[in-house]
Amino acid sequence: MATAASNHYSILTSSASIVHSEPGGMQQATAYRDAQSLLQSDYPLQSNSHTLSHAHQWITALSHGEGTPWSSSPLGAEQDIKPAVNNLQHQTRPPHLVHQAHGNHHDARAWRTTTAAHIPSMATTNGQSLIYSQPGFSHQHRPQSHHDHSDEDTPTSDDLEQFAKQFKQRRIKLGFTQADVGLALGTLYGNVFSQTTICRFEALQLSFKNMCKLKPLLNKWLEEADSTSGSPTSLDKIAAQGRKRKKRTSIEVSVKGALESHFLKCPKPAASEIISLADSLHLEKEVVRVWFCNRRQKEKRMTPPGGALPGSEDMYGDTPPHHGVQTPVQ
DNA sequence: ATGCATGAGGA
DNA sequence: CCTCATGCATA
Repeated sequence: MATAASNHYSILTSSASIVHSEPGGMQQATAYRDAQSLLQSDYPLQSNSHTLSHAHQWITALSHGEGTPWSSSPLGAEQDIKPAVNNLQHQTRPPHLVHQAHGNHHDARAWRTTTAAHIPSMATTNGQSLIYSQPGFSHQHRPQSHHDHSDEDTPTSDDLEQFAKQFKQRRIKLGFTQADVGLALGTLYGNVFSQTTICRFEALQLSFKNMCKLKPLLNKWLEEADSTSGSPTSLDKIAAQGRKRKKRTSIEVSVKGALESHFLKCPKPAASEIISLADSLHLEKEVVRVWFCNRRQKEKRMTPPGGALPGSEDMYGDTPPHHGVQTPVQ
């Protein structure tokens, strides 16, 4: 079953070129190649390759058809929860833990790109990098800088920033999508990464440590891709597994606002508090708990989401023109 | 590009 | 339960 997928990959790597152009950084141009979209009745609303003239992540092959434990229809009717979750993540983890589903899903379909409402952006203390002045992130890691080796030691935030920028440009020049890179890393070093991760790397939306870990890999890929540009590379990738996960819960804007408020007061609420909060917001406890976890993580990223949000704290004739934020949202 | 989710590993 | 690295599914 993974055969078809393999073939796709071979093709895509070479054909994924052209599509993108770098207008200054719009957004990744996704090259599509489809991978048998409908193999079963999943993907109720999408997969129709609607009018999107461009931009639709390919669907990672879904192997064997089987009941869908979580979703069915995105608009309300979905109550066929099957505990048939026997998966296996395409990683090196033993699938010794099958999460139990609690067929939830409260309606809620009022999403909007309510990208946070405000961030306590503390701007840059040094006017240097855009790192949040967070207690765990600064230019803390500035290890021994004895000899002058280009890489080797931990890079600085600036190094990462520049590398990411360069990386993206070269990647695009070479005609690769973020997903291509992620896949390539897998074939080259055994570590597959998703489009998401590559994207976040380029946007510096990973933790400092994570960035450092990925940099060498991406750097190596760059060299490879560069030297190999033109010749076929052996691509073999274990097709992705078809893990069915819980349908993403859409939290209403108003609710998000409430959560934000609570977060500001208490970023790490106790279990009991989460429960009551969840109750008052009509959400599941788990959803709320996860929301807080994700929120905290976001706080630790290298770059604040969106750069400068309209309505934040500066930009309305109150903040003096000082800033070191380089690429808002490219 | 991002929001919500999963899971390994750590107290 | 949390943190952290990651990613599916979406916007």
